[in-house]
Amino acid sequence: MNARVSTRQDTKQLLLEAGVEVMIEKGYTNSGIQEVLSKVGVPKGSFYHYFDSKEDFALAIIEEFDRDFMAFLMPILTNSALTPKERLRSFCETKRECMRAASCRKGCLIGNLSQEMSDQSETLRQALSEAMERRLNAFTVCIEEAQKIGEITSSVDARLIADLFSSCWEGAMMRAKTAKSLEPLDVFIKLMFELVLKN
Amino acid sequence: MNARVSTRQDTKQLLLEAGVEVMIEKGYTNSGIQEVLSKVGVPKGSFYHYFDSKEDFALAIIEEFDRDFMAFLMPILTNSALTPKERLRSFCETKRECMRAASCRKGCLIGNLSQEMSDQSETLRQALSEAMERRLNAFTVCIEEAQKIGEITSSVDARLIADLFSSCWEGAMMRAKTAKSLEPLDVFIKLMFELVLKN
DNA sequence: GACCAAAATAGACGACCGGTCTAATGGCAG
DNA sequence: CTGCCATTAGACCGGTCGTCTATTTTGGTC
Repeated sequence: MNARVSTRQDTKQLLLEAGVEVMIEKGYTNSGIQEVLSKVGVPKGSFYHYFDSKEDFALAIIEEFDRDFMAFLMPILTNSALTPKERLRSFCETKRECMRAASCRKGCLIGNLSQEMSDQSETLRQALSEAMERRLNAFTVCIEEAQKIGEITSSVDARLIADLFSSCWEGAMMRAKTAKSLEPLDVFIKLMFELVLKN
Repeated sequence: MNARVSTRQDTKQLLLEAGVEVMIEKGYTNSGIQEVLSKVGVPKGSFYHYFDSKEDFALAIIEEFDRDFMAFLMPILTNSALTPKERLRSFCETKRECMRAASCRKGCLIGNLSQEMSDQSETLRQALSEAMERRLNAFTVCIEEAQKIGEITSSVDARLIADLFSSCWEGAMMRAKTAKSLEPLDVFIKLMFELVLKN
């Protein structure tokens, strides 16, 4: 029987999922292991059986979140029913809807932890940087395709446009969270497509 | 003699300045009152004479930082030796130089605390939101002037352009911090002026 | 100059919490 | 039954915030 084994993996997975929830709301420092453990009914002692430290836990959480995010992003950016530019818009509007549903709270785990932890933990900084890089690459490919069919100007390298797009996106999320308003996101979507993502 | 009075004000001011230093590096939760006190050699008992709580202290720190930032920003944005658009570029490049000098650490206190505290403290959230609003207004005025003389397109409302500019700026700062590279800032400056702030 | 109320300083203290670690438990295989 | 390992349990340490009382300094008044 491997019921035990599967239980163990479930426990670890449960901790990760609860960890994502807690950390996206409270950040790293303000999140307590205890709170995560209470959420899933696992005693404190068990935690360090699955993870070496809080930092190690956060690392796993970042990877978990990144995996989920890419699994959400890629189908949208490769949806052949839409043109490349429409895919980008689809991504923006889907995420905007998420933000609305969350009342402009939480935002993006990667962005949140970046601001808080980049100067505190080199390990986490690298993981966060890599996650951002992966997103940037995905956007770059999509923008390249858009350039090929003339949907977006080819006067600027696709990677640079993707870079600007990423910066703006993260910044707009942050401002939406702070202002508790969707306006920064809406302005971003409107102007980004009107002034930048055009031919 | 009012040496005492001036000493008192100095003490409070000293605490604020040290507080800005600590919080911009470590964020809110990870900053300790004790660390700030040690920095300026003030005993703990005094702290709670000047501030009601850590949150109250943070509020004063935000106001202090915002005051300093506006005092830095306004002369640049009203420098009549430059055209409005050149002023915006001057701001970007001055700040880019700050970031380089700081090895891409710290970033912007307002942005840092926004990500960390918007969902944790309504009081701080409002203060941060107001600080952002002040910046937005300053940029809006400058962009309006640029539109008047045809340096920037008038096809889009100045406030919206300022909004996008703010989002991008904050996002680029965040990404620079995470990537420990000036590239996001450089890309932002290049493309923002090439694709958005043009006539 | 002497005095006093108020302001400011000093730092010990309590209560609490997070992260770590060691010891005990329990289930399962051989 | 026995040994082993995953898991559980909670004690422990260090550090935090915020309070508290005692002491010193100040500014104004007589």
